[in-house]
Amino acid sequence: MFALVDVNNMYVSCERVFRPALNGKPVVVLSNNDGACIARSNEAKDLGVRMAQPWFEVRHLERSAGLIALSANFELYGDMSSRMMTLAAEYAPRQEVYSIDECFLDFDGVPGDLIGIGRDLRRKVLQWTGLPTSVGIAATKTLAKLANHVAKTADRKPGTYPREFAQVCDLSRLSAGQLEQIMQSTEVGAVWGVGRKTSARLNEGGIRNVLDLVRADVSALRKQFSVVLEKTLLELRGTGCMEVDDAPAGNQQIMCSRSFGQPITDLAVMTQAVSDFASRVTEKLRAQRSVARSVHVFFNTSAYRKHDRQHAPAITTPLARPTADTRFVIAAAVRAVEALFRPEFNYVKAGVMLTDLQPEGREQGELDLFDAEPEPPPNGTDRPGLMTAIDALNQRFGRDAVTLASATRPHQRSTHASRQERRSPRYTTRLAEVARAKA
DNA sequence: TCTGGGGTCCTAGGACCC
DNA sequence: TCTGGGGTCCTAGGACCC
Repeated sequence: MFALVDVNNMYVSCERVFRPALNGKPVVVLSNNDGACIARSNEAKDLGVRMAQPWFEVRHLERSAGLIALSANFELYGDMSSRMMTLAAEYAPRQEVYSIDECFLDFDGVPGDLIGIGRDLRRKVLQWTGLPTSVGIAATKTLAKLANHVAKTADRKPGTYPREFAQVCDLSRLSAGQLEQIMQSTEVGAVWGVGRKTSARLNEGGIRNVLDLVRADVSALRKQFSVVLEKTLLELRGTGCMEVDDAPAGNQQIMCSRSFGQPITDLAVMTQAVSDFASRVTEKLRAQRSVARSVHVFFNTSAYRKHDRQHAPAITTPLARPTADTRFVIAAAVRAVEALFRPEFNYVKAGVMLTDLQPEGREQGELDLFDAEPEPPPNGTDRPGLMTAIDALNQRFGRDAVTLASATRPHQRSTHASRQERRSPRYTTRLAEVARAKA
């Protein structure tokens, strides 16, 4: 038996913990460049704000409806997430942290009343962190996802599902008839793994709700779609095809990319921006104790700027040997920029991706005859100790406490910085920004 | 004026092998 | 005129997730 625990409107809920005045108000959290809405309170959803909707399209609601917009504060959300995950983990032998705001629990071998456990978990997370969650329980992960959807929707929109399913919903305790009733009143697009394209195609074939899907022919579906949808169908029928993965391997690729506050047409500025991204992404690489063998650099113009000529170059550069040394990654990234950059275009976004990752510590065995090829190392060799020291200092004294001389000084970053005009304090991770209590 | 930033998995097709 | 068949590996692109 599985549970899916999911924070309601995660980013908005994190903000509300520290600013209770936001409760009951329409609130959105904006993406990195203050460009689009990436989280919405229920009240904002009721105003019609869509997921990923551009901010300028809904900005008028600030005046007309009291909509409040905040810049994303990922440092805060990440910290709140780990608190929530720690609490949730106590309730089951195995936990899979699936995203920043949700985790699967595997109740295998846990006796007793799972609804009671779910309610207790919910109460504790709310009391200890201030975050409201929904809990879905069922025999497979896909069904647990569905149960979570029911728990959330029953709470938010009375009348869609029976009120008793709100907040914590256990599909395994329902009769076949009750389950069919729920499946029938749920659109197929709400199923985990069925996205926009697939639901459109399913609808064309007459499959509109979850019950239609459950009753469809497996082999026909597999032929017309894929093994992915076949697995989804089996899971909806109660046949488990997925396990809880409580020790996921590190990522297979790591990326850092951003939109710019203003388009970049200057090689030096682009070089600075890409160097910064290279530095950040290599930090992430070290944090998961991996090394990379290739660096992928890309940048692009904006398809929304219809009068601009479009350009989206990208190049993957193999590194002479697997490394997590920022200096080598920056060197490769800078050469890529110099090879690709064309000043006649308005670039609005760039990124650096590290690929062909492997666990650190096996690098030596990878050398071969041709690796003598000179990767231009600023000081000759990898200096893992140097990088570890930099990471430790930044961890302790704050990001950018120590950077390479080639990196942008924080005061220069405005040349390519994202807009972030509405960010809240990082209450839980920066001593200078903790909440103040008024006398 | 202004349109997110990450990730995963699967499939199809080409290069290459014997 | 007729131009193998089976396998692997790699890459690009698409669909999905949050």
